[in-house]
Amino acid sequence: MAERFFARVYDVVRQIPEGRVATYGQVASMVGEPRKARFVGFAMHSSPGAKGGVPCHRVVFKDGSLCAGYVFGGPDAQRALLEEEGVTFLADGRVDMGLCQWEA
DNA sequence: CATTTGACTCTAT
DNA sequence: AATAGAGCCAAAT
Repeated sequence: MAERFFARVYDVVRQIPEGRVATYGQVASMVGEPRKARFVGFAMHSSPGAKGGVPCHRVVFKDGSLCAGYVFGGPDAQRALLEEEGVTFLADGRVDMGLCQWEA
């Protein structure tokens, strides 16, 4: 299981409740490796997708912005999906971190 | 087996 | 305050 780190990331992301988001760095910190924030997102790319139990759209940047250009359909789809779950968005098109950032 | 790359984050200018 | 650059560490080639 060379990819145990990825599996661990998936497990954490899977625990993110609806209407709540987490940053890559936070998820990385949860798995015990805050330096591998980049791989958290990289793991998302290799993830089975929201259907596989990994709502990668709930994982955002530390600023609350999304990874536009690499998501399934685009930032608009991700924004709409998060908004559908009850996530509050700022006028800048970013997630309201102070209100919807996931707390373990 | 060595090199490259990458959904990030922080620090410095 | 905003922009630019470097650092991190594992997976893919």
